[in-house]
Amino acid sequence: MEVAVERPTPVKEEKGTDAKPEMAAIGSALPIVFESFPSTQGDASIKQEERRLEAAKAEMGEVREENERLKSMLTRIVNQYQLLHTHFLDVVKVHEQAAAKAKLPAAPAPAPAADDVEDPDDLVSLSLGTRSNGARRKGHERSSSSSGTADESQLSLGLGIARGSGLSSVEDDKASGASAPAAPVLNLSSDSSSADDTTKLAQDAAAPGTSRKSPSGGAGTGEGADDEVQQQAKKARVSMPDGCQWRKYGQKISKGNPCPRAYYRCTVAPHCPVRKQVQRCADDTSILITTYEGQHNHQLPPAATAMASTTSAAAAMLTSGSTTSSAASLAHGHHLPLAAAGLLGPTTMVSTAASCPTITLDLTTPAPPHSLMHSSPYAAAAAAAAAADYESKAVPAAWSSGYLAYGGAHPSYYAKSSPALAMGHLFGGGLGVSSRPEQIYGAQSYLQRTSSLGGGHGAVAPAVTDTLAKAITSDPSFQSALAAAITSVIGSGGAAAAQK
DNA sequence: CGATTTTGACCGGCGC
DNA sequence: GCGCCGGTCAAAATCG
Repeated sequence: MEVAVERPTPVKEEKGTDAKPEMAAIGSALPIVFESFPSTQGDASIKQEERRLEAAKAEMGEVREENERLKSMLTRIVNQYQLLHTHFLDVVKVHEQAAAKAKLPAAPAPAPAADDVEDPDDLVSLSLGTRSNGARRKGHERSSSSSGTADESQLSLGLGIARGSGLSSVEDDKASGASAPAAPVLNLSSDSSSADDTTKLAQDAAAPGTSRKSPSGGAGTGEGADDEVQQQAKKARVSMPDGCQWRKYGQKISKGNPCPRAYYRCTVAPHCPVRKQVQRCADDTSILITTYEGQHNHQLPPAATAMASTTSAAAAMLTSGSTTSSAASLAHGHHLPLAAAGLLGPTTMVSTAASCPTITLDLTTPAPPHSLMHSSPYAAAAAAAAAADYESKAVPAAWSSGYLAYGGAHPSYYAKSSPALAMGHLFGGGLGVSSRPEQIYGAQSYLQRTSSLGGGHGAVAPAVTDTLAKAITSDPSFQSALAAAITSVIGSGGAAAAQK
């Protein structure tokens, strides 16, 4: 969440504003107050000074409000962390007991480790991702996600201890540092990265003014109180939340959305064609929309892989209807990464990080190692294509993906539209709401098909997926509906998933 | 000094 | 053909 990031004041245009994150802004605000004390010299000047004083007071009031928000935010984060910690301990306990009973030789170590995790020591990581069948850890799944159908082959919602490698280690030296530490504390696994991404990108794209100087300053505000994290994040000039290195190559203010859209290019490999667009939702600036496009021509870093797993799992979860209410509620309540996929595409992930629920719509190609999900992006995309009468079109290797990063859990936002209504929209009942029915239609069809398609071998019309992604990113109504729908999924758990 | 971001300009697609 | 719009380029600025 970007509690701290979100400033009541509108975002300014970024140009030349090496704006600092809110925290910094707050800090700088105080001095202003003191500086503005009048230096009486004539009536005019006195009045002027009084005006300044008034302004300063007002500003101070704002700062106080913000401070309050930050405090409450911090409190919430702490609470969440404690809840999570408690839950984690429970999980560990259960797991140990189970292990002791079964005395499984190769049983997962003491801790319900995440797949890639070998050493359950340092970091606590929550992960939701696809797993190789062998790597699955039922006890773990059961406890954390409690998805009765956790068996659903590729899907697993994990609560584990990550160290060095694996989901949380994701980050390479650069930006990593930033999120790595974060993972253990509040941000969980890929989710944490999402959060970081969200915040950073938010600054870049939506809150240009806060773009550079403190990449994660905003993030820090949102994620909470981890100075080290923030500092390290500051060093990172490349956003690698999803495990890849991204270089910004452009920014545009698109029509219909005051928030600029940032364009990033994958720099992991020299000529990687993958692009990424990040834009805040015009309707609710706390919502960050990221759209991926292209296909990596290189091996994905662990982090990216983890991300892929996560989204894949998310897709599998919803499409398979394996999401149990307990899992959903648990994830939500405890801010564990939650994937509620299948709403819009192959992978629409809703993850609630410590403080930053994230919705991820991932239409990307499944990472080979993680392509366990039944509803591959291709399949889904193909479905969408079919729905849009694009079936006949040949499909280049290109693909597009996007994920909606819901960077803020605002009750008000949730309340905007009833979940049921939103679901209706998503699932075909809300055409009237969307200014672009065809988009809804595409998503709907896509959704319908997604759940039915087994393997993803269909051809994909890039145009279709692009359209889909754009539709989502450009239509506030749709975004709202999506968010609300996902919220409903989170809240009602399997019930919502079952609605499919 | 290299890597990255910023930002105005340019280009191509699309609708009128 | 023209203008709008989105996406990309590339020079300048900035940062570590």
